[in-house]
Amino acid sequence: MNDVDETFIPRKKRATAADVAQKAGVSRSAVSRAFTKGTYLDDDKRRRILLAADELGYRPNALAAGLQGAPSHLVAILAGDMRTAYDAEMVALLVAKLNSLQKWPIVLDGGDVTTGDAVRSVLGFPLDAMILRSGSMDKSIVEDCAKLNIPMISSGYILDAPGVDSVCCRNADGMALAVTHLAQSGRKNIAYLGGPAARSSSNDRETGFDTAMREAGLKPHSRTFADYTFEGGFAAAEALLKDRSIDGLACANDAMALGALTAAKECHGLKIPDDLAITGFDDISMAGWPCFNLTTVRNPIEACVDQIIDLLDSRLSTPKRAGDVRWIEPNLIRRGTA
Amino acid sequence: MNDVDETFIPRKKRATAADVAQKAGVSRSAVSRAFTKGTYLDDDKRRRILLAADELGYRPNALAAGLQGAPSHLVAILAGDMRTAYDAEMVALLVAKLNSLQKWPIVLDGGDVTTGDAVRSVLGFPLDAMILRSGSMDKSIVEDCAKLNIPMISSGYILDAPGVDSVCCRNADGMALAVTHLAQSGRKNIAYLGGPAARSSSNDRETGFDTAMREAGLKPHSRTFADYTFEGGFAAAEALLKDRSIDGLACANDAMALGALTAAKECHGLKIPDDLAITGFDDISMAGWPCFNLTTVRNPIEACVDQIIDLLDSRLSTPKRAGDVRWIEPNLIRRGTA
DNA sequence: GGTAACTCTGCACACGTGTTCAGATACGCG
DNA sequence: CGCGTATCTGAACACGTGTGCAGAGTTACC
Repeated sequence: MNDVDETFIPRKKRATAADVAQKAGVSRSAVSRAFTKGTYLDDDKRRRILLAADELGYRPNALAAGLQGAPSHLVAILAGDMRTAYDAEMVALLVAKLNSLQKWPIVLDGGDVTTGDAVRSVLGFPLDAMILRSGSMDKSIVEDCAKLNIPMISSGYILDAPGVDSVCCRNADGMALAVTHLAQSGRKNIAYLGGPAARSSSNDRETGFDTAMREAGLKPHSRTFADYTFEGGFAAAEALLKDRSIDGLACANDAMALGALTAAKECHGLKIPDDLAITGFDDISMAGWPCFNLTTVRNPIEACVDQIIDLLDSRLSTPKRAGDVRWIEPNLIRRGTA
Repeated sequence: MNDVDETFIPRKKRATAADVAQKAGVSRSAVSRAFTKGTYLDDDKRRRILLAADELGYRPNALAAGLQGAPSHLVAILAGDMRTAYDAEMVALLVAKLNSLQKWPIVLDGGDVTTGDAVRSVLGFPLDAMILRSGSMDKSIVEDCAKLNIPMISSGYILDAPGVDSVCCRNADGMALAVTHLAQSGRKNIAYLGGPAARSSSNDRETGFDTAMREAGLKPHSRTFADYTFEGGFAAAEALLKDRSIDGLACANDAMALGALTAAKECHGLKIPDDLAITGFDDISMAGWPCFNLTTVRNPIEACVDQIIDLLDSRLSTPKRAGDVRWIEPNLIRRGTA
């Protein structure tokens, strides 16, 4: 007699269709049919089955159902760095929209070093799709997904591989908007604060900076690079602004712009935008807060997520089509800092 | 002849153990053994199998493997409102830690109305556990999980049900720390800015406010309630501060405190903390930014997540133990606003 | 009454895997 | 050679579900 484990919680196994069938006095097939519409089944019997199922807390095991070849409804999201505001907002919206479409996102943190292994493990599940939001990633993952016949959707940069869809903001055009605005408001000594070289968005935005400066007939004051965080922007600006000749600062994202803005005001006592004009990129929700009121380039998250969802839909209904690229148009949001 | 779908992408089915077996010239059992250690298998043969598997991009189907009764490694997270900073930071950290433990979190957005249905759908998967981070939720979900034998861990409030674990900050004590600090610095007219009544954290913090005020021999100036967001705090403070007699404001979370702080400075031109002292609750990362420098009560996310992980581990190794409660100790972070 | 159409039901299979079981082969030792 | 043991192997089963198929029962219509 084993009486050690006889605590007050029964902890029986999960109820199966067979259990429900026995309780309702029908065949197991009938139970299965009761949960699929468009099947012949006596109304009385169906009611009896659903009642029994409810009492037992039965619900069809999605794993077993998935073996039949039906879509698993599982979608992996390889998130960027969820500690940053833009990625966090993006993931939040993506999760919400996927949920409303009855897709269940498995979220992987992109900041961690072990991401490669994590992705490989998760590929053990027959995913409906894999959504990427990570500037730098292991190329082998693309091959793995292709072999496993798992559609990939890349967001934030163009992933050039057969059958892979991409959603990307016109980063160069966006940064050009900001720089042109700075130039037109009379700024002459414009510095650039860029992001990590590994992120393609950072490089594209720098290209836009160059183009717009050339067209405005200006020479860049300087280039500095940080890590896309508030703290990074703060530290970079603190050093950079010792040179008081700078009158414009174009930042590669909002987080750094907010850091730079804070450093300019708090540490250097500068009047914004009179002494220094600052622009960001992304238009995270904080940028609009009255205490910041940041002039920035809007990289519309909602549009981006909508495109991802649309590509996902389209890919699931037409698995064999070639890879598609959807461009997102940025636009300048003029607020108080430039 | 169907030549319509003959595009350049093959899109074959996912490779199975049988495919690998055929390619390597062995039995299917051998393939399975090659991926499980501690089994007898000729070294040469194992190498041949792994090679063939690699070429085919084979990896064991986690769904099929899960049918054997092995844990699925899937964990559902019913997130609160990921649009708010605290919940977003919490989910980010939780996801990262689960990943490093080889657990794969399915994230559900708690802000959506359809959450109940979403949870019910996800319960179709044989989850290892379900982690709650949602102030208000449908009681029936608890019963559903119990019937399905899925462990639940609630964070942020005590979920009183058999076998359910909880992690919770001592909210009343935390708020009392802030209020006592306000009183000791000589504030006499202290107002309270609370959160939504549906959130238990909001009620507990109000209790702490009452207790500390009584002990300090003060009468509350007023009570106002908003929705835990920056915008809500901003609007509430804008109205509230028309009464210039207020010299202290205790806010039920940081987001509202930052909104109130901004309104006080920008709209009312108040000197902080001279004219008005403001305290928050949570210590989200923004609170420490130099532009805010908010005095607040630290509700340590890392400690909370660590406890969740620990409870999860413990529950998986001892499924039948009774529900446990872990209290998190808050502490006052003195910065520039009080 | 005969036949066709429609409605309902249960058996049996397939999905892809891990594991048990019995049989096969090799090896060591008396 | 005989025997026990350690190592290897494939057939067969179980997991829980959806569904094709064939048969049974009912209704409808000529």
